Amino acid sequence: MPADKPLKVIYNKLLSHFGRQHWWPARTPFEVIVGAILTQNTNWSNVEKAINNLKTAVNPADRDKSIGLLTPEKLYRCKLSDLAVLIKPAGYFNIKAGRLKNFMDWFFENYDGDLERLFNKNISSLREELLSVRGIGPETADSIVLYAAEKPSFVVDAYTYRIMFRHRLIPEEITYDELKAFFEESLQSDVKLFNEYHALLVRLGKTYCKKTKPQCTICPLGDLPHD
DNA sequence: TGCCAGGCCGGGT
DNA sequence: ACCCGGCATGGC
Repeated sequence: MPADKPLKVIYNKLLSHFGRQHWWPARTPFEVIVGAILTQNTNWSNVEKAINNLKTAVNPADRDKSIGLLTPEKLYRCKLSDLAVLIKPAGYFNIKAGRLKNFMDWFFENYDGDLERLFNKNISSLREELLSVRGIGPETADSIVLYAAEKPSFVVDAYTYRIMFRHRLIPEEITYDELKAFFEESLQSDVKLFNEYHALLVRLGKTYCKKTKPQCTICPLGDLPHD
């Protein structure tokens, strides 16, 4: 019997140490998309405040004055400047308001604001199309594909890179696509697995593998090589 | 208090 | 093809 691959071993350790993470922390696929853009280089607790603002806001441009902007139609009709104020707690609010608008414009122009239509594509063309939107890079695209469309695209982020590098499992100069391929070639292509694995890496990173704290003696992966 | 957080873009080499 | 500055708030 061949031993399990290192990435599978790590997954099992993380899962038994932390338990299931129940990602993505959102109620609807559309909310996942908005959150994915808002959380770029930003603490999730700040994103929650911004999401909450969007949930409880009323769009002045709407005639019905109903509560909440977290539907495609509502967000699409929201002015850029109103959006920027609402998402302020998430940081980079001018940039991110523009990115949300870019996505919404593209989404309505090409898919009439219909998520079913957008997600009714094969995984690679969905990813490519998302990447063509200004403000959606590889991590955001993969997050949308995995957590909103629920297709098996492994999400790489700063924690993934840092954890893998510190355990000497990857070279320092590896690219996003190479690291993504490393995971996808080592694991079964399974939405639930990719979902849980990325969430667990983020959990590990937040807990034990922050940028300034190179030494980690109590990491649950401690028996692996470690700098 | 300064540093960090679930990136990405655009301009300069 | 890289490299780097800019973008910004809230928490520890």
